[in-house]
Amino acid sequence: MQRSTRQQDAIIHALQKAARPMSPPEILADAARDVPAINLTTVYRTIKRLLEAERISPVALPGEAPRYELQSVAAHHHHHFRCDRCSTVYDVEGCPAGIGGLVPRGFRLRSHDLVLYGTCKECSRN
Amino acid sequence: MQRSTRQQDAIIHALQKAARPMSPPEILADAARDVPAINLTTVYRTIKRLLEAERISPVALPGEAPRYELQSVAAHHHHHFRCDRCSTVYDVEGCPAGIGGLVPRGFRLRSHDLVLYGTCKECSRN
DNA sequence: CTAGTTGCAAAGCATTTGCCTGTGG
DNA sequence: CCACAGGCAAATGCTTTGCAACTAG
Repeated sequence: MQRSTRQQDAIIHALQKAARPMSPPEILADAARDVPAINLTTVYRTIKRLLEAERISPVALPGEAPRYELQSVAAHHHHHFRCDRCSTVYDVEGCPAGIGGLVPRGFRLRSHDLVLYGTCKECSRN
Repeated sequence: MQRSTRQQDAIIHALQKAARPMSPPEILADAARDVPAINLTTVYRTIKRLLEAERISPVALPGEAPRYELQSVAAHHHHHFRCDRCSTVYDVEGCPAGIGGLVPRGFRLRSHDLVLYGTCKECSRN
């Protein structure tokens, strides 16, 4: 991450606009509106560089390809909602209570991931 | 799932012995002790058939390849605790309260996945 | 200039499919 | 018997890598 290029800017911009975790193909589609010639390979390589520079974080959902979000978003503890219909992943604020109570005796809890599934606002309308 | 074959029996037996979610390569390694000639393709195809017959269930953890466990284990709603040190995945009973309260207005909740991370009893000792 | 970046094509990997042989019932 | 199951090789889909051309600083 040493130079600033149009492709990199377009990728970062896509993540800023979306404000939700995006997959490489999603990033490509959005960035292509700024830089039509951009390539999927470039998206993957740029993601890798941004991860090393800790400017983005991976968002892994069970059974799905990794998505990515800006470090500024990832820094705040939050969870995710995945729409069954459109597969879009939304950020969700807050935590349920009583997670500590689930931990078996003798185990030590460090962190947790919660993923909600259902239909999003858009898809619920149709 | 119409016939009983040595390969299928070996695969089911491997899952019974392990009593924890296994990946296809893990299943292959174990089943190969009963049926040395068994092939990875057969493992994948048998998994597919067992899934359709609802005799096993997929266990997907964020960022990890899918694993499978017997339906008898998967039947009741539970979550998972993954040890940071030994990577073992434990079943956890119960659910935290107030999950519904996290859902944004207009969204409809269908289900959820919770994964706890930390150190298990064994690893906490050392 | 010149080293970091990009684009294209090819390589890797895990998983799936095609096709033909083997076998359970 | 013969349709389902298995084995091998090839195909697939997503991600990474090799390499020559491009470009930011």
